[in-house]
Amino acid sequence: MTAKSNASSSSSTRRGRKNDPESVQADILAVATREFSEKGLSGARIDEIAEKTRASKRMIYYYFKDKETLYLHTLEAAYQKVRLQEAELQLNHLAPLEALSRLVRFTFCHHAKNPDFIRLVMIENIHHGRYLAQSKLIQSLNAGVIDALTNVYNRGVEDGCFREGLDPRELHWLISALSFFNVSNQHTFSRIFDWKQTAPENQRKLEDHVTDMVMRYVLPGEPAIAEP
Amino acid sequence: MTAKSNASSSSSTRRGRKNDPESVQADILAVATREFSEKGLSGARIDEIAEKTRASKRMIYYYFKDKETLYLHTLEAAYQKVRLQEAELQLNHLAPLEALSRLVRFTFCHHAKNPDFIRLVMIENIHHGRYLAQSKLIQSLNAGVIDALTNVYNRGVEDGCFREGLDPRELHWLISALSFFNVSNQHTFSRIFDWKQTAPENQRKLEDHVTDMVMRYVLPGEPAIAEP
DNA sequence: ACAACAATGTACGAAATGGTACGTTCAGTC
DNA sequence: GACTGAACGTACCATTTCGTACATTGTTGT
Repeated sequence: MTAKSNASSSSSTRRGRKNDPESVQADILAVATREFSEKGLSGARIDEIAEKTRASKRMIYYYFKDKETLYLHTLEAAYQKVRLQEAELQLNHLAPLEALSRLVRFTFCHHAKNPDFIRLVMIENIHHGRYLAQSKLIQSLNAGVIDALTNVYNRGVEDGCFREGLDPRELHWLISALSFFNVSNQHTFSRIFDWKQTAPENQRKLEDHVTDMVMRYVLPGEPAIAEP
Repeated sequence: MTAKSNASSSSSTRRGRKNDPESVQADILAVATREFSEKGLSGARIDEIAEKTRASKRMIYYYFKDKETLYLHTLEAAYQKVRLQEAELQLNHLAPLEALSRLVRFTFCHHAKNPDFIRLVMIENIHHGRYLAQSKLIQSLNAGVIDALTNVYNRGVEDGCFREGLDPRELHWLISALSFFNVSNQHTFSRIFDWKQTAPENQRKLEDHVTDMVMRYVLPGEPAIAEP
């Protein structure tokens, strides 16, 4: 928002210069991401962010108006990074079964490797998604995810390897839920049930189970609902 | 911890009295629950809790030593309330299939009806489960949950209606994940995918899908994992 | 009735914290 | 080389916020 950047000179040209606004902004954003994801919007301290930055507190307010605006920028940057990685997945040339299982495994692993992102989303939910709602950027970034999944699912239904009648959005919901919870609740779950959930072997097991669960869900077969 | 209660007189006896420590404590705890679950540990303000209470700020520090201690007490109270409700579920006299689906539906609905609890657990996870780890009470409360599920699962395996080789803890993990995510991420998910997730009809659908998904997972049949 | 202790109200202190005023340096332009 | 606006540093202000000191009232045992 307030971030003004002279597009005339790239960061590589900046070598040897004293002023390097772009890298200062990037630095602030990186530190802010760690701080906000670790302590939340109200828990993070601008002074502490400033200390851990090459820049000074003055610069934070110079480039990012507010504490809240800074937080919004970190949220946007985090989503952007995720969607960039997702875009690298080429599912179209894979058979539906394999494409889906690959998508599930990718999502599971990606979330596991990016706890900062997960925590920011948790924090944003604590704030009722108030800041996300202000961001046109994030809204636009996420359309593609459902499209890709819809494509895979429709191909699978045509092939007869997936059952009909599922909503791709709900399918995405299921995949997200399992992958997200694995990171978001690891602390309470591990402690309560005395289970080293983050141990590599258990993570592998969970990844298999989650993939298995999603596959079992989309495979053809009778529903097994026992009415309440 | 600092909560001193004269067990000599019950709250019903307190009618007409000016001093009513037990109800004051309960009131503080109720307000604190709302505040902490809404704004988190660092976001909640002791002054604001005090204002919304019948009591004064002085009383908060009198009965609950700290802000952190107060938070821990609300967390404990929240878990206690949940486990009490869970204990009312009598699954032993039901057939395994029905018992499991009932447990899933109960968990899903319970979480949906108690967002305060979910948010407190989210917040606690943001704090790496640091406070939960201090509480002997919460640790002891949660043993029973797995026991009940283990019982149902083992009966199902004997009957042949469940497949073998599943870990009840992991099964509980799956049920929790889906039910928890439904509440914890409703804001970001709804906004990003423009989907009224909390609408009653969609909640009914999700409840069915979640139940269906769990049942499909435990039902006998070949695994469907496509190796990565 | 009267200690003794529990329960509560009021006002205040000290530190933390978000944000800004003001001044200085850097870098491109004429 | 002077000028201009962007980039940056330092010191500071105003408020918020946790926590406490001190005084007061209620309650119970003897």
